[in-house]
Amino acid sequence: MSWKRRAREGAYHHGNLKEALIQAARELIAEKGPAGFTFADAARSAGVSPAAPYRHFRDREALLADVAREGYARFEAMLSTGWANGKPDALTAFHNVGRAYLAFARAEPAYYAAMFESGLPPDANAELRAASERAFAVLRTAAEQLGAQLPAGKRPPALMMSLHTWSLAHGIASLFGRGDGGRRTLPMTAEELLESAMLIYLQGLGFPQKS
Amino acid sequence: MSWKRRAREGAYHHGNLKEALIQAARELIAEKGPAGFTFADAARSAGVSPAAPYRHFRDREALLADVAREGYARFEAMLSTGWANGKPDALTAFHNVGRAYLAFARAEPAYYAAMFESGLPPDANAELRAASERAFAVLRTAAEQLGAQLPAGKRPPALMMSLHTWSLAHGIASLFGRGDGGRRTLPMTAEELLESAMLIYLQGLGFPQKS
DNA sequence: TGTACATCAGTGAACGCGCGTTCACTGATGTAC
DNA sequence: TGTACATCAGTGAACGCGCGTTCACTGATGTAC
Repeated sequence: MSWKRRAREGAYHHGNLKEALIQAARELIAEKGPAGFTFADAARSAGVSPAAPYRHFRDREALLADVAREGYARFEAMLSTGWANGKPDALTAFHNVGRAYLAFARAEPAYYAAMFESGLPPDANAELRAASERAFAVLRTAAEQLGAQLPAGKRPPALMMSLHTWSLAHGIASLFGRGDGGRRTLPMTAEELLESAMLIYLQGLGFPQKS
Repeated sequence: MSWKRRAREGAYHHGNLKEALIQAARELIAEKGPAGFTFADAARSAGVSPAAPYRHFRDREALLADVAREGYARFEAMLSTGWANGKPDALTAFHNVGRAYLAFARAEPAYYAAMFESGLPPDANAELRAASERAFAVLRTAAEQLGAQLPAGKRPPALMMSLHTWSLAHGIASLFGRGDGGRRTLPMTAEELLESAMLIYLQGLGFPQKS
């Protein structure tokens, strides 16, 4: 029994248990929400004894923090791809960042929940905070470069502009755009809602509307 | 012992245990988050045996749903007060609705969490959904009356405008404006952030800026 | 290249704990007459 | 007004369960010589 399982699964030493536990936690969060997974659950999913996770994580919260940290890294990558260095033009790219934001929340509800809705303190550890700030920096850079297109006197503070955009996208994602079906319904898509809000907001800042 | 305690607390029959359990749950949520309270906890806080809550709630989720329902009712009242029937003028009153939104999230983080961050399905029961819709209706009415001040051709759909505002306020509240200290810090207040975003948004819609 | 040893990663059994839930019960309240 | 009875709301003991955590252990891997 036991040796057979081990032979099948490869080894007494798992090899990459830490990452396997993070992925197990992510899947459990996707199924049952961030409150609905336990340390023992994650061990079970990874096919390992309930004591094994203690070799890699101090406790449940430390594991959750690593899930969130990985989520921020992927989030950053997704926003960066959306921004695409401001191509083809800053205005289009800025809208693409918004779309990427919603796409992430929809495609990765478990990461999103770990990042924003798990009750985890945002500065649970330095790495988590840093990962979160790197993701936000993408949005901020985008706002900076888009803002630079306005004449100097009418240029909004990039920090403010990026916080507005982040809040709006987060609000829409968490109210209407979740991928796990647990949210309110709408007479339009979350993407349309964000797009229209951003158009109005950018017009308010003085950007000319696309034809 | 036992008779003494009963004498002190008044009676074998609690009188209003249902409401007492809802308040106990609210306090526990405030302390430990929506995931961190149990059915047994609530009973203990209310000074009653662990079996007692079953007389009033099917399970933990039913209790949570009632907390959220009561939260929506208070939320509605707070938004209504902010709107104040559009006094002194629709634009000012609309901004006041935004302020009321943030004030609620700050003053009642436990209700807010039960309503929006507890993982409770928004249509867990008909009463919950109705309470939520009544609260949203305040925002929608406000958007309608404010929109009516624009010339007919430039009038935005009130539903869209209220969804934009709701999303923005919710995003700011849940990222920066929570009363329980578990949120990100900012170089400005949540209120200033919302105010500035709304000003830009409304300008984008064609409203004249206040002097 | 081989051997001895240290270190590392996971085991499995055990524990105490609190939770959710059920149950027959009992004290308090309301009502019919 | 008083009495009998039905109903209601809460009791308290009990249960099975799974969780978090500890512990001495053991199998696998890496390294010094």
